[in-house]
Amino acid sequence: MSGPGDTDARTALARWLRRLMLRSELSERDAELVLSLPGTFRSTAAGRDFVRLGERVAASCIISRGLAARFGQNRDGLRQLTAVHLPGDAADLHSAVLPESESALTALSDVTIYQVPHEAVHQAAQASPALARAFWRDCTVDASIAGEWLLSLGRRDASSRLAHLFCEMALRSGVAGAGQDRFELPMTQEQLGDALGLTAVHVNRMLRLLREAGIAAKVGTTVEILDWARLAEVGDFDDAYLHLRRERPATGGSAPPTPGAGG
Amino acid sequence: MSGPGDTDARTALARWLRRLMLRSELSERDAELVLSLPGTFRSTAAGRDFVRLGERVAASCIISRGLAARFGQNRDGLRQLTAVHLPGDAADLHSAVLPESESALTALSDVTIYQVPHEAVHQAAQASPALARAFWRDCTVDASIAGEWLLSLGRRDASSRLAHLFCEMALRSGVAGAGQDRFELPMTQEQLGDALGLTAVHVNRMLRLLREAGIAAKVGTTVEILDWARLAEVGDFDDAYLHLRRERPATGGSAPPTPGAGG
DNA sequence: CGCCAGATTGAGGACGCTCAATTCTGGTGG
DNA sequence: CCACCAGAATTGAGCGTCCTCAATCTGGCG
Repeated sequence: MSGPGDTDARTALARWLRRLMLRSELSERDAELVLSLPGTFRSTAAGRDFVRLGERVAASCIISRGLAARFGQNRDGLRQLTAVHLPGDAADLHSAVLPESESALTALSDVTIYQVPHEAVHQAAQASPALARAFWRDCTVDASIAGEWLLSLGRRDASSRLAHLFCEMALRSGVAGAGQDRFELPMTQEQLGDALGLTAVHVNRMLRLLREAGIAAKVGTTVEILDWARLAEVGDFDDAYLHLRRERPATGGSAPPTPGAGG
Repeated sequence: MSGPGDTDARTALARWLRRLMLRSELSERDAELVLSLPGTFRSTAAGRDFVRLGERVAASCIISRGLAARFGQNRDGLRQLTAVHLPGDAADLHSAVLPESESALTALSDVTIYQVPHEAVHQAAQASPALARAFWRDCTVDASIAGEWLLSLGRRDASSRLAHLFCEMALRSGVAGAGQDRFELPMTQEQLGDALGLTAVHVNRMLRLLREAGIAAKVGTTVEILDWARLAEVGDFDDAYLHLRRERPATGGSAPPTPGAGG
């Protein structure tokens, strides 16, 4: 269990804190409460599930390195990802208030997580109402993303779903602000299919479609965005649901997100 | 704005409180904080949207009467419901921490809601950490339901989705505990399609399928469940995600939910 | 009685799945 | 340096679920 002085822990927590502060007003004292959250590091190999179905968990996971995902399974064992989490995300902060998880967590790539005991989360929340609200808000943003995924699965076709996911992961990776046109997405086509409600075979075809249209290409674990505007167009993408900006313009338009330098 | 003495308001809030207490430990004082939440009643006709897309809301809605739903729309205006709310549900409690709603609320049937100003929600949460946690937890249960819907949309076929929705709405309506075999579901086939990611035409065919198989029938606004076991079987249903019981058995089985008296 | 929203049914077509074969890639050991 | 291997990616052919378009039917209501 890491103490307040642990540098690695503070580094991992700092990334999460930055995300929290993007969306909530937090005092210096609140920040210190977050940065000094106790916990333990744990690594998991790609493809391994680290929270099993129906398990009762006693700690929340902050992703420190790699890509993790929440998923459910149907009768036939087919998986459906319900959330993907990047470094700096709290993958299951909500388990602090609902420890009986009815979904599981899996490592999409090799992953390192920082596990904070629920007790510590509650103590921090109790010590600061503003922090309690920030935790709640963080979970709410995840719910907002889930809502957008529902829209994708229910009302968008395969190519649109894939393009939409690329847009989302690009923005969440923080590339758009930096004007970049590529980001890491260490997911196999099988895993992409599980995220999009498609088969790996069809994901492959849709990747080819985007590549041959000069819109985006996935090479190895990196996605290269060749045409931001058309990617957002195909993906029917509006970044409002990600709540990445503290204040967003009143216009409800579906403008492409801060396009990077095109070609 | 209703005051603490308003009987109708207390009645509406009491139903929500019962739901909160199902999942959290709340003191007498916490209960009174909830029951005395100020607000105003408002009615909306079936088919009308009462929170529009991108609108910034200043109050949370407790459903008092009727059926309401959250939804998103794709580029073509096709709707996808992301949540359905019954009387006693807080339809957008989360808006208290994330007022910029990127989804909208619509009245599936004639609806009466009790609108509680966000300010009041925050005051109550600030006055009682246990209550703050209960609010957070309530939102988390909604997120859990959204996760299960993702699984349905991504990995279940049309008949399974419909059967699953029937199971969920039956349990949430509180019929299973009462051993009943019918419940009100005032949704058109169009609306069911929007919930399930299907067209109204195909919903119609799936309804016929369930009816002709002697599993369930929708007559007007009521659903009659003819065979609980087979409905849960077809719907691939496990009620854990609803978190309706305070403690649930450690077995992760997919047992049908307290079947009503058959035939 | 006319009107309208919702429900019902049919026929044809498209999107995504299944099954299967093959190629590519990175890692391991001889 | 190369053979070997497993996992992943790629491609083809055929098929099934669900969609589209369209017509008809039903019940409530003015």
